[in-house]
Amino acid sequence: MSKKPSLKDIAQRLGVSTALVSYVLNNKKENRIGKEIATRIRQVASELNYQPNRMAQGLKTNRTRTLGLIVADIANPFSAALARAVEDEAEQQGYTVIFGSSDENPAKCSQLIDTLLNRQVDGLLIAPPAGMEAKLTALQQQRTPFVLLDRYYPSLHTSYVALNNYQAMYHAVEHLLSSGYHRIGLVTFDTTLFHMAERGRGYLTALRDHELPTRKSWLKAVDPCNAAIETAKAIRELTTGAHPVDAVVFASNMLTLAGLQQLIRLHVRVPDELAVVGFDETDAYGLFYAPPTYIQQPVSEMSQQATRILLDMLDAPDRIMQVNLPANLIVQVSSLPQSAVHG
Amino acid sequence: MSKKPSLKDIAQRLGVSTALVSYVLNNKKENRIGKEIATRIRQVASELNYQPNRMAQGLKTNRTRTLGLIVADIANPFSAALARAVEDEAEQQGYTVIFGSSDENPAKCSQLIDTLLNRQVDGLLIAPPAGMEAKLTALQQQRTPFVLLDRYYPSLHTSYVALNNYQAMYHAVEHLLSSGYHRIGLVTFDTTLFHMAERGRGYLTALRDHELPTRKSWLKAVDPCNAAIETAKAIRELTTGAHPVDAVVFASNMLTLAGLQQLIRLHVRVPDELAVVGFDETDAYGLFYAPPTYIQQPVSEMSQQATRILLDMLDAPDRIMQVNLPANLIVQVSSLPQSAVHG
DNA sequence: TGAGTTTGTTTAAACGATTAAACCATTTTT
DNA sequence: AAAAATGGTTTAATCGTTTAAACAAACTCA
Repeated sequence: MSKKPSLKDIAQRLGVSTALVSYVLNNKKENRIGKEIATRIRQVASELNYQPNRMAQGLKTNRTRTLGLIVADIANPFSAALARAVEDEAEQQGYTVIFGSSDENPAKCSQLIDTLLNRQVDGLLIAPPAGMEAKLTALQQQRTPFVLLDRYYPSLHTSYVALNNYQAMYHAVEHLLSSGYHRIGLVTFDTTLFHMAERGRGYLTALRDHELPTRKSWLKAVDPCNAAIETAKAIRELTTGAHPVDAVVFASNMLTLAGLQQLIRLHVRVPDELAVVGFDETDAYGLFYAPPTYIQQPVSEMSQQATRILLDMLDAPDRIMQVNLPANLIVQVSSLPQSAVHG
Repeated sequence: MSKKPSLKDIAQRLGVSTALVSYVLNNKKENRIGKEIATRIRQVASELNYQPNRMAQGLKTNRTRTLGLIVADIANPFSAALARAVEDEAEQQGYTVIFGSSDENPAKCSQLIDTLLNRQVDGLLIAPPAGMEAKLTALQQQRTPFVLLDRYYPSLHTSYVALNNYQAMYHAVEHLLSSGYHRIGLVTFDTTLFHMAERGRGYLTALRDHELPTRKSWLKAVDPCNAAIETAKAIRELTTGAHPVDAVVFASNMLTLAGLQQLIRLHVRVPDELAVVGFDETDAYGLFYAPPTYIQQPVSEMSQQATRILLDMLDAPDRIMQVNLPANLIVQVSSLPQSAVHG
């Protein structure tokens, strides 16, 4: 009916000043405030179901207890999982989250950052698209606390929490090698983003370390805007032609999904004709006839750590922290040892 | 480096009052303001990259241009898709979204509502869990604009946008019947939520309208907290025993996923031994060997309409609107006519 | 010419909180 | 008995914005 009660309402009802009410409800100057009036104030506050206006609070204190989160696309299960974990950790610390999807578009991302900052978020968690270096540097100069999540720029000295992508991919390739597959393809995105480059580097280095040839035609970088179609094409090329592969690794969940679908369409038997390693965890994998081996990111831990680091940075924006977490390789039947398959 | 520029900074630089700056930047009193000073103000504003402090604005105007969104779990692809569509529509209208996951827990949901309101959101979009009637009624009494999304309470006269769940399910069952399946099971959630009840009603009514018997043992209501395990059990029971079914419909995406996985585990051939109709759209379906027929919700349209209605309600909180959207049945091979399968 | 209108700008209060400083009684210390 | 410390509360400024009202100067018109 009536509007929300304010400090003033409580104060008036008791004939005291708003200052006193504020002190009581914030437990400040505890030792100096009358015990009796304090309990009466608290009582009226709960009677009226008083809830402080965070905007007003934020205006005065410059702390809104709100975090901004920018992911590539909240509808992508990986992004959604990140968001969920951020939400939980933030809530536990009394923070709320505002989010936005960048659609891998640096202009949209910059604009999103500004929007969130106008809303006076205390800090930002960002999974940045390519080409955000300048904006992030600017942020850093104005001492806005932020932590990069999942992706980061090696050229920038910023806080981040990400996977050790190089090691994750290296490990996956080694697993395939030790399972007897030697002609290994990689389907990745055509992007300058460092985390993808690292996955590529892990792939190439693993092959070289085992003194195996690396073929250009085995490394497919597909256009992120056209992932489904180009992945399908990549799979066709990898499995046919003069030098077909006997195994393929995918560098993201979208690519894995698109790739597996194409394998179904082409009736390529996994792992008999082609071994497969996917990226990220999704419910979808459970519906594939040969449950795929995949590189599992510690999503919750990533978000949790990033959120914690951000909260630390609110008090010390210059304390930058960089974390690379190890991946987990979940081995299933899509990469059974060749001996087992053909033996 | 320095803090963000305020109206005051612009005013000082030009030796005018903040009021004048405010009028210019908000295009108020246009006819009365000097053309020259106006352009100088605008120039300085863009030089300093002035961005209004939305908190302060909100404090004064009681409009933060921020919406609150509560879904069951942002990590669920259906919720994520809703969120994404809300985000896009809100952004287009100059609004930002704060979100939270209720985990189907009414206490958490109520608490979330309060948190969002303290953040002075202008209105709420809520996909409510069971047992929120009282809280929603209270919201309505304090004239807080909100729109229910995906779910609603028939007993409450509130705005909502949801699927026509009854019709969606009725249609799906009719499709199975016309494909020659007559012993149809339903796997749904054990909940009092109206939208689920409607799906159940659609199932039963369709069978009755075709003068087919309805067996209690063919209607499995699984515990949402234990969906994977209970769904597996339900499938086992439906496919074996004295009266096995020849088709099964799932009432949600989670149930469909769990159900299909179990069918793989049990080596039940779809559609040869069992026809299947799923609920909602997910990438996962593409990995199932027999792409499932499914009930497709118009997710984007739902979110879009709900957001628009909410924005309308900001100006007229009493204008309540109720929308039931039709579902789409996407027919694929999991429900091929029996004649085709066995013929 | 002087009253009334128009034009351009400022004043000042308000939104809902926080918080240093001031204030006035008591009580304690010297 | 005067000075100092303590206890309990209020005053008032402030955060960044909005906006009704006041104001001053210039213009209009009989």
